[in-house]
Parts: sequence; C-alpha cells; structure tokens
Amino acid sequence: MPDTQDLDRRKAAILEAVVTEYIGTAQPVGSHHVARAAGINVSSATIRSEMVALEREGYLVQPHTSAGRVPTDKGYRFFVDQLAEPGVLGPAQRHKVSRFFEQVHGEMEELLERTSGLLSDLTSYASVVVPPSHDAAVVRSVQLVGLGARVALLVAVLADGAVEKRAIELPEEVPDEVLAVASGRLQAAAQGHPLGSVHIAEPSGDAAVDRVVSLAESALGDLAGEAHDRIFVGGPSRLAAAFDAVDTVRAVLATLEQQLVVVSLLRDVLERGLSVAIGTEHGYEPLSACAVVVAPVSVDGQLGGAVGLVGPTRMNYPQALAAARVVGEQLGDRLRATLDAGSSARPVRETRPRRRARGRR
Amino acid sequence: MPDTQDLDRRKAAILEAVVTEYIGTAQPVGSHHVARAAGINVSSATIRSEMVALEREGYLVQPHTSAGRVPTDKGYRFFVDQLAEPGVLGPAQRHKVSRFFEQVHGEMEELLERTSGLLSDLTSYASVVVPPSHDAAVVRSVQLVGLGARVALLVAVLADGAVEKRAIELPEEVPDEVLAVASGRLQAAAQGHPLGSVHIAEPSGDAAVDRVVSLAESALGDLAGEAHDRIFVGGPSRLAAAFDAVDTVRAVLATLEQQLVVVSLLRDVLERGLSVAIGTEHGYEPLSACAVVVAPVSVDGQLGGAVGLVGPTRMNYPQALAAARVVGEQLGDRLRATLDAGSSARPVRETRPRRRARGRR
DNA sequence: CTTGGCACTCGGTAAAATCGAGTGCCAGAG
DNA sequence: CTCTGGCACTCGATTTTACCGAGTGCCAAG
Repeated sequence: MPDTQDLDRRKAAILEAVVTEYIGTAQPVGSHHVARAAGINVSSATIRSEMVALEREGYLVQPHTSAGRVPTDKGYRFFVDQLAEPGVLGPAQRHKVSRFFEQVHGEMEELLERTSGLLSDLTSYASVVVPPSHDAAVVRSVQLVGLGARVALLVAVLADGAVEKRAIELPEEVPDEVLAVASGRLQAAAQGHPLGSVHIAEPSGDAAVDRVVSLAESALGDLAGEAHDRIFVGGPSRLAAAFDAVDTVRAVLATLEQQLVVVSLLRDVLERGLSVAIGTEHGYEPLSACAVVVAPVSVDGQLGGAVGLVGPTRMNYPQALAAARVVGEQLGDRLRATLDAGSSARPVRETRPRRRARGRR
Repeated sequence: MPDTQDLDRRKAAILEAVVTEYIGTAQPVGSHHVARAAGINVSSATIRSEMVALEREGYLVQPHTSAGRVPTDKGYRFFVDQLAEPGVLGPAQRHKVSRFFEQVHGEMEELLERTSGLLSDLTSYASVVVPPSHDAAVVRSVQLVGLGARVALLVAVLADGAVEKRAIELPEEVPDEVLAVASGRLQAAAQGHPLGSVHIAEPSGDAAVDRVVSLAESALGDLAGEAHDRIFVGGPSRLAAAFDAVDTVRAVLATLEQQLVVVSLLRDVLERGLSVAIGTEHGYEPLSACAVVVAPVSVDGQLGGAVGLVGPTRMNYPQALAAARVVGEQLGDRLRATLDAGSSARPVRETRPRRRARGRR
C-alpha cells in the first residue's frame, strides 16, 4: 500500500476497507467489520476514533448516528486515485474480449453496437460507446442521392467500414442530372483522401452544380469534424438492477436518452484528464447518484471517441476501469487497423503495439 | 354504449367504470366509487352483487377480501374490444404529429429514431418502431467496398432515404479490381429496380467476379427480405415511471434490449389480427405486467413495419391506440411518398388519402 | 330485483415495544 | 501519547399491538 499524501497509512487502510466492504454489501460499515478486514491490526475502538477524523475530513459519512459509515464522493475519489489496485480482468473476461475482437468483423455500426454490449456484459453496468470522428478515415465513395424535390442525401462510405449519411436541404429544385454531375465531382475529389481533407479543386463552370457541390462539401466537413452522430448505449436494464429507487433509475435513463448530454459528459470528463467522475464531480445533477468511468478510444494517437460505464457510485472501480481501458484500447486498435485499408498501399499490419497506459489520475 | 355479446349492459357499464377508475388511480375500485360514476344509477349493494358475478366470470379480481376490485387481463380485453371509445388525440397532440411529419425530412434512420421519440412523447409510454422491409424500395445505388483482406461491405442506397449495409465474408482474398468490377455489375443490375427484384442477368465470364457477385446478390436478397436490421426504442425511461417495482422495470427493459424478441412479439400480435396484447396474451413471460399496443406501418398496402407502445396493463388504451394508429399511418404514408421518388418518372404526389381504418379487434 | 342496514374482514397506518449494531467516551495498560 | 477493553447510550430497523375504515357479503323489507 503506497504512502499517501493527505492521509496517513492507517487512515487510508481504514478508508479502503470501508469502501471495499461497502461496494460489496451496500450496507453502512461499522468499526467491527473494518477491524476484521485484512491488513488492519488495531481494535475497533481505535478505528472508531480514526473514523471520526475521516468523517471530519469529509471522506465518510454516517447515514445517522449510531450507524456504520458510508464513503462520500471524496472518499471514493481518494480510493480510486490512491488506493485501488490497478485492476485486471479475470481470465474469462479477458478471453471474452479477445474472442470478441477476433470474431467481429466488417461493419462499423454493428461493431460499435456490439462493443457496447460487450462492455456492459463484462461489468454488469450500463455502457456507452461514443465513436471517434472520422477525420482521418479514407473516403472510399461519396454520392448524392435525390430524395424529395429539394432534399438530397449525401452518403459517404469510409475505409473503416463506416457509412455516414446526411440529408441536405437544397435551396432550389435540382434536376437529377445536376445531382449526378455534382455527385461525380465529389467522388472524384474525395475518393482516396481522408475525410478531413477533402477539397474540391475548382469550379465546374456550371453554377447549379457548383452550388450543390459546395453544400455537399460543407456537409462532408461536418461529418468529419463532428463525432459520429450516434452513440451506443448498452445494457440500460443493468441500471435498474443497480439502484433500488425507481426514481433514480428513471432519472438516469432519461439522461442517457439525451445523446448530446452523454457525449459532452464524457468529453468533459476526458478533457479534465480524469477516467472516473464520481457523483457530482461531472456536474450533471440527474447523475449525481452515479459514477461514470471513461476510457478514451484513440486512433493513431488522435483521440476522439470514448467508451464509458455508468453505474452506482459504489461500483467496482478497479474492474470497471480495467474493462473500459481494455475495450477502449482494443476498439481503437481495431479502428486504426481498418482505417486506411484500401488506400492504394495497404500498410503492413504490425503485431498490435501494447502501449500500456499506466498513469493514474 | 353498445349492446354486448357476453355481458349485459349493466355489467358492462360496471366493468367499464372499474377499468376507467383503475387506470386513473391505480387503486382497487370499490362499489361506492362505481356507484358514483356517470351512467350508473343503481346502489352500491347492487353493484356489489354484480361484481361478484364479474369476478366469477374472470373479469375482475380482489387483491384480497375486503378490498376493491381490479380488472384482470380479460377485463381489460373486454374493455378494449367492446367498451372503449374509439379515442382521438387532443388537438395539441394532433398538431404535434402533423408538424412533426411536415418538418422531418430526408434521412430514413433519423426519421425512424425521431418517430419513436414522438410516439413516446405523445403517450408517455415506451415506444418501438420496426421499419418495414425495403422490398419495394427502388435501388439508387449499390456498391462493394473492400474492408479487410477477406471482408467486403455491401452498401445499398435506396430511394426512400434508407442506407442499408452488410458485411460480406469472402471465401478467398479478392483484389480490389475484382471488387470494383463486381460492384459495377451489381450497380448496373440493381439501379432503378426495387430491392426485392434484383437479378443479375448473366455471368460475366470471370469466375472470381461471379463468385463475389453471387454472394453480394444473396446479401441483397437478405436486405430485401428481412426487416430493417434495427429497431428503434423510444423513451425507455418512461417504463421506470410506469412501474414501481424495480424488478419489473429491469425485466421489461431487458426484454426490450433483445431486438429480435421485440420484432417477433410485434409480428405475432399483428398476425393474430390484434392491435393490443394484454398481460400474458402475447406469451412473453417477462412482459406479463405490460400491455403492448401495436399498429401496422403499411406502405402501399404492403404491410411490414409496425409501431408499438409498451406500458403497464393499466394503460390508457384509447389514447395509446389512437396515437399508435395515427403515427403508424403517417409513417407509412411518409415512406410511401419517398418510396419511388427518383425513379425515372416521379409520380404525382396526391393529397394524402386518409384511409380511416376503423375496424375493431 | 333493488336497496338500505349491518356485522364482519382485513390491509394499511400509526403507536409502542424491542432489538442490536454501532457509536462516543473514558480509564487503565503499554 | 497511543491503544484498548468496557460501558452507557442512540437510534434505525423490526416486530407487536392497536386501530381505523374502505369494502365486502348477506339479509330482510320495499
């Protein structure tokens, strides 16, 4: 157990015991239980006085006088930052993950959907997968398809298996022939280039075509810049199992339904350099009963996407962190592997570099 | 109030009163409350004896002696079939629907996603949208994109704004050039034809190409035959509000996560000619506390899709039925409107035919 | 057949009693 | 000064008891 900064060794050990026990039982933890815990060799009386201190410092609370202690958000935070063992997946879980990524193939949307299912399965918490932007993905094909009189659909197929589409509102009625020409010009300009760096060379001479092309070009830019327009939520029913107050369940589910909120939540957390947001740390009131574990999904160092887990604050942090990290990494690798497949020179597939990101906080 | 087949007028009126009251209050209904209800002009004593009969016949139950009565599934069923007023949407809701369908545009997936949100908003129940098959939709474009060494992605863009994709496992490594040729042949054979009736004319002479094409063709057939591969669930958090037992919530959510189950549930219900399945009528045990309201989404008479609502058995059936029907119809109309847009001759857009399907049961 | 009256039931709520895990404090030992 | 065992005390959870009243079934009179 490492020496810690704001808590002496014994207090830390006690805090750890309380958190561990509480995570397991969901019952307030009394001094006796702590005394019985491994690595604690003092009497319950001593522990009591230490607990008073821990409570004064904000790491623990009593639900009421003469009850055991429960960790506060601050308590969990200390646990996560200073105490928790790095956490590894069990062999069964590890196997599940590797088999999953061996076996899954091809299409992006399905990959992401199933990844979120995997993550939720591994941990029994609700999971969220936010795909990275397609900025660097090579365009295989772009086309415009007319829908209504003044609506066209822009469809881009990327080398990583993603198919992105966006409806474009046309300012005027555009004949199919014009769309076809515009589509061709787009295709010529985009194919083989990363989505983020598509530029149309020069005007065609036909004003109508050019208007459409420029609209489509900016839509393409949107596709590149924005995150994928969809997030993937896995196992929401796990939430119902994790909380017993039906109100809490409702509030959390309602929040997860708002994709934008979830995306910015994860982004915020990552930007603050955290991998866990506990209780109110993220500032989203309806999720104050939850902890959110986040791991980045980076493709070639370019971060963008994220995977997340949402559970009660008394979640199994080591396991959740391990699962999120592993799945995030693997997903990133997977996306990178297919990113530029199909560009003229197929790159050598190196044996996956196991960059073991082991840095706390 | 119509004369009924198995229940005399008065019993029916009493049953109706019980159901209505119970739907509103979720409390067992006593004879006094019924006596006070509109249209009932007998004393509570009379009602009591009638209720005994209704209970013997299985329309009502007492949670315990000396409590009021609660409708059974059979009771709800009678209510829905014989008693409930047709049910209309309020002007505000009606307005919401029409504004929604005016304003939404273009892309299929978003349309469906938002439709399920709409339905859930209108009713405060969880909603399900199962899109119809694309059988009749005209193909605008088909292509094959190479992903991994032996995986290709088949992408079809349909005139109705849908983009369907499917990964194809190739039996052997296929060079990009072959894929391109195959892609071209597919495109030539499919473009302008309904997805369901694409046939490749004749072999190309190149065996490798032909193998790929035939794989792709059968994949295309799958896309046409199967329902859309995704269903859209709206407002699952509403379920948490509708039930107070957290276990029930979990079970129902878990069921809704299994897309296949939901699809066949809706299909079963529709095939039996019902628009409501109450409690155990559908045979899916975890949903025995729920009622499921279903309305077909038919495009040009060709049925296929469905919209559904999932709520507690004590749901507001008239309103739910009305909402599901209207949204189902409108969605069908919308899909039909764009179905063949873009085929050589754009059809005249008739003012939407308000075929008012008013047939009970 | 209907109805008012009446005795009876029984779940839900409230008040009272009990239990026990857990606390804070303290005096004595190390 | 720290640790520990002992002890009185607290207070939520659980059980017990009491009570209320909505609601029932039955019946005799209209």
